[in-house]
Amino acid sequence: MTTARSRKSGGARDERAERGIPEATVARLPVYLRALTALAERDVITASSEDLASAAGVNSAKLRKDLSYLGTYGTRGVGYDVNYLRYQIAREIGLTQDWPVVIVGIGNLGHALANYSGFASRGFQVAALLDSDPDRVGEGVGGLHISSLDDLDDIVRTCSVSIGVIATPAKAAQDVCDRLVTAGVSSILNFAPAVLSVPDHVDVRKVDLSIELQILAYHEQRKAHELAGIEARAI
Amino acid sequence: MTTARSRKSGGARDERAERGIPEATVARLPVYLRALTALAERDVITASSEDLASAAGVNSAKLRKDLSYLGTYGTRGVGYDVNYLRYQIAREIGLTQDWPVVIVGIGNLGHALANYSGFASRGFQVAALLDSDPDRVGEGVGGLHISSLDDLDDIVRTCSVSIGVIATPAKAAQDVCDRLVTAGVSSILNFAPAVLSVPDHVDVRKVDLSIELQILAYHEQRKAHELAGIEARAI
DNA sequence: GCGATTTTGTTCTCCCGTTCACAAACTCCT
DNA sequence: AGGAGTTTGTGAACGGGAGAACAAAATCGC
Repeated sequence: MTTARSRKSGGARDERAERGIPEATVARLPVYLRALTALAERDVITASSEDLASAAGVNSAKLRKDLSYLGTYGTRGVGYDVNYLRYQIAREIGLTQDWPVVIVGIGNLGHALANYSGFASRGFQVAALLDSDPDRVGEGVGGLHISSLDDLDDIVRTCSVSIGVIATPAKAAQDVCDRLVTAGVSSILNFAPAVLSVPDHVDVRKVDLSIELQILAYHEQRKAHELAGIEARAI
Repeated sequence: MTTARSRKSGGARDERAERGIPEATVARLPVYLRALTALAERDVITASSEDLASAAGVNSAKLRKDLSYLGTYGTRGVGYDVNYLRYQIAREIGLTQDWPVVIVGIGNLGHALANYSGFASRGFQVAALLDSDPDRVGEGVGGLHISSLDDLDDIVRTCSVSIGVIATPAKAAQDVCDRLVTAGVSSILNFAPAVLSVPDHVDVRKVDLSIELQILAYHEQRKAHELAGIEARAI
């Protein structure tokens, strides 16, 4: 079997991908991408939806439906060409280009993020590290040196940064957020435990470590209660 | 107005909280809790659903519905007693007790997590730091010293740990996960970019930094395309 | 005490996402 | 070439969550 293949529709473009992949699907595409990369590294040429689904930890029907939003990239009776699909998903997500990001707040977490190799390997490059503490400016972290928050505008303009990462304490988060937005950043990944308010055109995603633990604690507590209930009933 | 108040139903217990708060609601309770804590620190006694909702960044109808799953803790015409509601939510999530957690994989991220003060302040205490690298065992990080992965079983048993955090490279994640499960951990927070397979009784939540960035990149790309489309049409 | 006002708790409707199930499409073997 | 066997793509049914809207309940002013 060849890796190259011709697109089904001879028309100008596939209408399916035009405007609007469901949010839930978008959130899973990176997972599929990772699964495909793992398969490619093991020199797997073709994979069925069942194979891919189990590698990605989802149901195969869901995977097929997700992929159908992008276009018809599979072959019935065969499956999906790993490298071809990988490219199509990467293109859809926008990983055929490199995205410069700035990280604001170089504390423990910012440090870890600056050194995280997973960013670079997936098309994100750290354009700058920023901190408001003047004593820290100039310090070297992971091959970069820390810049002053005052240089934000210059950096964003010069490097065409559109994505910012906030790793500051909660109290500083909204202020930093405002400055990022003013500088022209339109996507923000927020690690600070704070609710950010932004204009409509700005996207915010939040990652909150302690919230995740609290959700686990809730379920853990329920397991314990349930067990106690069963035991009580058994007596 | 007094802070203390009597429960509405004189019966044995409120049936509402019995079994089953929607997952989406559970995920928001920690956010409400944080908003309430912030209000309490400013000595606010009472807050309406509107106040709380805006502090938590959600719609007030949604907040009221969420809270109604826990019980009827508000007072019509008045609002919610901040401290009382705070306690009720904390109890519901299971934060009236302390949860010991173990962190496995003390690299950049594990380091940051070990030093993160947000855990301790929300009822989670780090019981142990574990790493498979023998050269690292004994090293001190954030007031604790790193233990060997081989001590996992002892630690989990001795400290009654039910929550584990995985901050290892992807390749080690499944193995570490299996060891955690075998040792008796039944909730896992996974920072490694890998799909974990676990028995039914174990809960897993994943936090994936690069996936979050990829989702932002997708939307960022769409914004750019949309803009280009509008410009093209305008010509 | 009573009407006006405020704010909760809940019902109803709508929408998004998941899953099932099957026809269409492709390969392989004889 | 044709039938058997696979696997995709998708229509349809289903379930859960979001938001609007309103009745019930509490406070406040007179």
